[in-house]
Amino acid sequence: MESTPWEDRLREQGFRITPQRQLVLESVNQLGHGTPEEILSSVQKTASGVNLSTIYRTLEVLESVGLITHTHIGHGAPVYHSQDESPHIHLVCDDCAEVTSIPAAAAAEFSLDLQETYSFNAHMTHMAVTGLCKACAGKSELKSHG
Amino acid sequence: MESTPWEDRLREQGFRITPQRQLVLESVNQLGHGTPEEILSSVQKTASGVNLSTIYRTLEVLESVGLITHTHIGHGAPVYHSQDESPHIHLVCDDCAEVTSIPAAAAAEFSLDLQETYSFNAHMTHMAVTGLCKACAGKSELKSHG
DNA sequence: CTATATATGCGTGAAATATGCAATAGGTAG
DNA sequence: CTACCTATTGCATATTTCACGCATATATAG
Repeated sequence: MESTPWEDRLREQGFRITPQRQLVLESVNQLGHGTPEEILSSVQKTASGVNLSTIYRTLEVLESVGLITHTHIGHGAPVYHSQDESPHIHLVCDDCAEVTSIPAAAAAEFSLDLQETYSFNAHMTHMAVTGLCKACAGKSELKSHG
Repeated sequence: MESTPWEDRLREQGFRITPQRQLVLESVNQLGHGTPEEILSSVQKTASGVNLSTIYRTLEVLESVGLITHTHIGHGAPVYHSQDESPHIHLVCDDCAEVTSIPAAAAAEFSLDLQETYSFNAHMTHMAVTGLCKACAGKSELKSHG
């Protein structure tokens, strides 16, 4: 009987393997991004009894062992995502709230500059950049022309 | 009797000049950065009767007329800052939570790249970059050597 | 100084997250 | 496979952050 890598990851740190943890991790992987509420919904499709508190505690645990990470996007709702995916930066539209992911590599130079100039070791994966998406920038432009 | 620029700014949009608004604006300018709670404390040193609701509403008003802006840094606590200051980017340490401001110009190239490659009009002023500051990066390094 | 609409203070409410505790269930030794 | 020990869960509740309704106070025009 083989253990999966994620199970080992938890065990190494003295955590137990539970269905809740498995489901939460699967949901995060499947959703790509997800807020705690969204993850709850997803988990409850399979196991309706799972409690929101468990989601929060599980997300903490999974993050502490490095299986997932989270980003704060704007106001209130943290977004969790799989560590499997290639690191990415979130572009968040202030207007329509749409979130676009771009490869972390897009900020490689910026990151290097922060390191060299400010001795700051930026975590690009955690970064959310706010602004206006193409569609919404277009809308504002129309207004200002009117 | 001259009006100050901030008073005009409010009046232009049909807002009234009140001691609360003056105090909140002064606090923000003085604090550099401040969460609503911190701003409340600061304001209450002068006027202890001011209510937290007033702080929230006043911050909204001041932001709507462009006298201040806010950034979401990590979890829950938005940070308001003066618009007088030159636009800056916040570097937030994940470990010690220290916030460093750097000129927005540091991200000029990155910003341009986002525009050209992704048609995304980034608001650098709103941007918070998380990572490790020099001191905390040093600490982790020690640990990993130990 | 007066009229009046805007602002404030206060109590209340809602949303998101944390916590204490008893019950449940992994994991391990035998 | 069984029993035991402790991590984990579910539930109820507390906390934190922010929004809202309404009566009162106050800034501003005339």
